[in-house]
Amino acid sequence: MSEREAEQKGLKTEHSECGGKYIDMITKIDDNMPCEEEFFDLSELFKMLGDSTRVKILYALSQGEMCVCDIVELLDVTQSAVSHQLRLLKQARLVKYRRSGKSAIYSISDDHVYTILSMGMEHISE
Amino acid sequence: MSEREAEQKGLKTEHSECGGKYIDMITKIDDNMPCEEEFFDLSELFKMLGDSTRVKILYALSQGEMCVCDIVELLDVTQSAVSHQLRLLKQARLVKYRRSGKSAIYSISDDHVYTILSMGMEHISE
DNA sequence: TTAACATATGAACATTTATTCATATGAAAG
DNA sequence: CTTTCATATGAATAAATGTTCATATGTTAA
Repeated sequence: MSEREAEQKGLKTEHSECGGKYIDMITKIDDNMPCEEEFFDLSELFKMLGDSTRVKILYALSQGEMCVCDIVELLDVTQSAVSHQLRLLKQARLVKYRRSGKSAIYSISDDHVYTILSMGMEHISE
Repeated sequence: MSEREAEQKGLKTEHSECGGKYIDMITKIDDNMPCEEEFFDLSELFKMLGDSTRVKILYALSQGEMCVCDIVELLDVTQSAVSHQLRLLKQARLVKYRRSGKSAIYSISDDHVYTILSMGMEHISE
């Protein structure tokens, strides 16, 4: 019986045979794999940094808190676009804000964000 | 002449007046802003980490080099999907590979990737 | 050289995403 | 209370993205 026939009958072994050398390692890694949710959260985090408008906003805020119109002026992006992106960043808890009179003052919500940004910048400058 | 009229005649000042307090800071930040290209590259980098399939692949590889079929087995993702994503990761120079017989062995291309991943995981576990 | 394995790739499709435009909300000043 | 400023938001649109399916390429063994 050929492989193809076996497959059609549902008898084919579940994975390839090439693993051999690594099979123990794979099993071990599998046991320690973070769960689906952790990977989801992790990718959501990076997704927030994966847009140049948002990364610019975060960079700007990493220099100090500022209001929306400052960001707009600094980045040459529409007020609406900035506001939409700030909402996403806020939802992701990467920035926080407070009101001050007519203005909304935004700031980075914790130091990790800055660290990750820096790592990224270090990486690309090579 | 009202603001609206001024705007219609193209005479409106270019930015809002709220800055006052921050205007010096903004000017200073503006002078030191990374250029457009840096932000682009930075966001491209994070974009690569901003997908759970890719993040899983990178996590797996951070444990050691492995071939495509190992990744497929470990992650429960289609071989095709893994291959497509590996191509993107390769293009972004986040992974490298070598051939060994029928297999293609992939590995993380440099330590920064692992560091950034770790920072991310640290951030989300709070 | 044929068959099987391991990986890669193109096209199609559905989904997500970012921006724009128009407008709404909210706060302060006149 | 009406106007102006600062910000937020909904709907629409266009673009980017990830997966699937089918198939191609390349490698080894029979």
